[in-house]
This record gives sequence, structure tokens and C-alpha cells, in this order.
Amino acid sequence: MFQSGAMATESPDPLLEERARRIIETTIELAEKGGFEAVRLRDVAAHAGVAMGTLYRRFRSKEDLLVAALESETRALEERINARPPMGIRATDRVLAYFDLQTRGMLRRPNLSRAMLRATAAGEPALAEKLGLFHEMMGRMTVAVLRGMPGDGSGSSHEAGASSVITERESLIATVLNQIWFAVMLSWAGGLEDQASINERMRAAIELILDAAERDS
Amino acid sequence: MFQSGAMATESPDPLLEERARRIIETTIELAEKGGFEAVRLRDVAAHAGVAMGTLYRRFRSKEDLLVAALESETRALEERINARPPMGIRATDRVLAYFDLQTRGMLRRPNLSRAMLRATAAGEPALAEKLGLFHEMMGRMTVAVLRGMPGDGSGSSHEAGASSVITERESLIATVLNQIWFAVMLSWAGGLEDQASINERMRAAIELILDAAERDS
DNA sequence: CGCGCAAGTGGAACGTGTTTCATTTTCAGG
DNA sequence: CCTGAAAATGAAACACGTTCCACTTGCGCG
Repeated sequence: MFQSGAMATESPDPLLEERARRIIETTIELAEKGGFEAVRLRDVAAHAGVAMGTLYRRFRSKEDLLVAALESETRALEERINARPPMGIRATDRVLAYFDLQTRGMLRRPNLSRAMLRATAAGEPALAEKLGLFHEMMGRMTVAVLRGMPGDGSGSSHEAGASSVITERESLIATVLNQIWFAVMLSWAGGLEDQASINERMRAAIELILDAAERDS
Repeated sequence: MFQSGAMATESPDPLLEERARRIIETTIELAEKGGFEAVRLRDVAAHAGVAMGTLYRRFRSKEDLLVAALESETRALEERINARPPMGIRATDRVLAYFDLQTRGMLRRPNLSRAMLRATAAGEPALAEKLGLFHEMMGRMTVAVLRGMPGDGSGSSHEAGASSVITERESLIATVLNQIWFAVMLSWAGGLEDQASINERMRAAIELILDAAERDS
């Protein structure tokens, strides 16, 4: 049931999109090595074996390219998270582990991450759709971790029927936590945080919000 | 006592900085009219009556320019907020009013706001200092609003001595709220939110966090 | 098979951020 | 005043995102 999003990914347009995939792969490669500036569209086109016109037929701008990369990376991450979701009795522990995973994933390739974050802030309305998709995926993951598990039965839910409906409150908490994490990552990208302070901030925020919310039995 | 920050602002370098001020003013003017792309550095230089070399002596990049504008605007806002701080018995009400003010300020000049937001995400380490200053100012304001008042005596503090020390918890809550607001504004800039949904999100987040924190007597 | 057309190609061209440099201006100290 | 250094100037040059265009290729359809 959680795979329905990934299903459509594999075969929407057989080989027309083969080019788009190569373009995005190349983008990621170059961004990994040298960050935003290293993603020179001439290089991307050449390395992906297409002409500039083709590149611009599929992507509106450099930012669009990087947001597409972000979408792609996030999709991959979602699959990994679904396959091996963070465990733990307390929601606090699971969420903490989850964001730690996310953060580690970003810091593992700082240049790429900075480039993608930067692209999300371009403010072009054309990117809205892809950005929305990204936020949606992030939200899904956080909600899943917030509860003990996606559709699997080893959870802690007392009421069986209601557990598949996402509460307003769950959605709110997930959104808020994601917003905080996003803002922290932007601060990291700007040179204001390192891994230690990121984790510290996230721990504090998660405890503030989740422990408080739990008291709301 | 809260003016100590603004004191140093007025006269650090009498007329050497006169140029910098004009450059920033021009930047704001152009960004207001046409957003990020409309801030053409040649135009900025010409309009401000300086040469490109001068502009680049004072600002490292276009983003640096826009972050300087953000800093300047925020400084002005802080003075206005200090002069007429949001009232209300409950912290929730004050904080809500405060962020509504902030949001309204941004939406009043959407092009400028989008341009400044975009600049904050550039991810250049050179901008770290100015960005830190911005976050610091935002944090100060939020903390001040969180408590009933800056240094003025019409507050609600029971213990006179301790009220001037900022609690870890106050600082955490302020930071978290600012992070949420910042992320929401970025979503707005990306075309994912409008004024109504911004206010809705902030209301929900503030109630979640403050009402929960209050229960922590 | 040939037509037509959408997609792709190669590359030139344009605009703008950024750098560079030779020259001029400013100005404090002697 | 004179001088020397720091700052500013004006303009050219460069890099790269983006656009444009004339031409070629792939391919379903009559």
C-alpha cells in the first residue's frame, strides 16, 4: 500500500525518460564533486550525451534540475526507510533515529546537499509542483516513523480501525518536525551548524514537541 | 538596555559606509520592483552612483548584497517591534500576533522577500556571519514577545531578578518557532502557501508548542 | 515507400554575475 | 602644499545560464 507511489516511478515513459534519468544522474554526480557551481549545464549535457536543447526541453532551469535530483534522492531514501524503518518503543526514539538518518544522509554528500537545498529556495513558481512532492514524501516518512510502522502489524496501536487514518494532530506534528529539520539543514548549509549541533537541536526540538504531545493523552 | 544593539549601528564608519547604505537601499528598491533577477549589479552600481569595483569591495556577491538588505530590514523591524510590541495576556496571543506581523511585512513586498529568502539559501560560508546576525535578531524579538515585554516594568514576572536571564527553554521555544516560520516562508516563496495557509500553519504550530509548554508549569 | 512532424542536435548568441586593470581621486601626515 | 597609499573609477574581459535557430533524425501513418 505504501508502494503505490513508487509503482508509477519505474515505467511511465520507457525510453523517452531514459534521457531525463541520465541527466539527473549526471547532475548528482557533478554536484557531489563540486556543489552548485560545478553543475555547469554544458557539462551536464555533454556528460549525459544530450544537447542543450534537450536538457532544456525537460528541465526549466538549473534549479529545476537540482530539485529533480532532490526528488529522486528522496524517493530512493523513502524506499530504504520503508525497508528498514527506525525501531524503538517510544516515538521520540524512532523520530530521533529517523532524523539522524536523514541528517547523516545529507552530510555524507555535503556539496550535493547544499546544492539541492539552495535550489529549493529559488522561489520560482515552476518548481512548486516538484517541491510539493518532496514535502509530501518527507511528510509520509515522518508520519510513518511517528507511528510504529507503515501497514505492518507489529505496532502499538490499541484501536485497529483508526490507525490507518492519519490524524490532524499526527500530520501537524510531522509537518512541524520536518519544517524544523529543514530550517536546521539550511543553517548547516549556510555554515552555521555542524553535525553535532544539528543533532543537538533536533533532539531538543523533538523532546519539546513529542513529550509535550504525549502528555495530551 | 535593549537599545545597546542598535547603538553601534548608527555611527561605526561615518561616510565610508554612506556608500554601502546607498547600495543596499538601491538593492531593496530594485528587488521590490522585480525580485531577484531585477537586482542587476550594473544597475545597482549605476543607481547608487558607484563603480562595480566599489560594490564588490563591500559585498562579496549578489547574495551577500541581499542578505545585507535582509539584515537591514530586520534591524528596522526590530526597532518597530520594540517600540510597539504585541500585547496580550497569553503568550500564545502575543506570539501569534508577532508572527502575523512578520508575515504581513514579508507579503507586503513579495518580490523583495522572495529575493532575500533566496539569498539566505545560497550556502556560501562567507554569508555565515550576516546570517547569524539575522537569526540572532529574530531570536531576540521572539524571546521578547514570548515574555510579556523587553525591559519595561509592566510585565507579569513574579521573580524580579531571574526575569532578565533567558532560560534554556525560552531560547529553545523561540528558536523552534523561528525555524518553523522560516520554513513556512520558504514554502510561500516557492508558491506552496498563501497568506491564509501561512497563518493557519503558524497558529497550529504555536498552539501545539506553547500550550504544551505551558502545561509544564 | 515517402510524408510529416515531434524530438534531438550543434553551436552561435545574448545577458548578467564576477574579475581584472590601468588610471584617477581622495585624504591624512609631513 | 606635496606625497604616497588606499579607495574609487570606467571599461573590458570572462564564465556560465539561457535562448534561438537552422538542420537532422526517428518514426507512425497513409
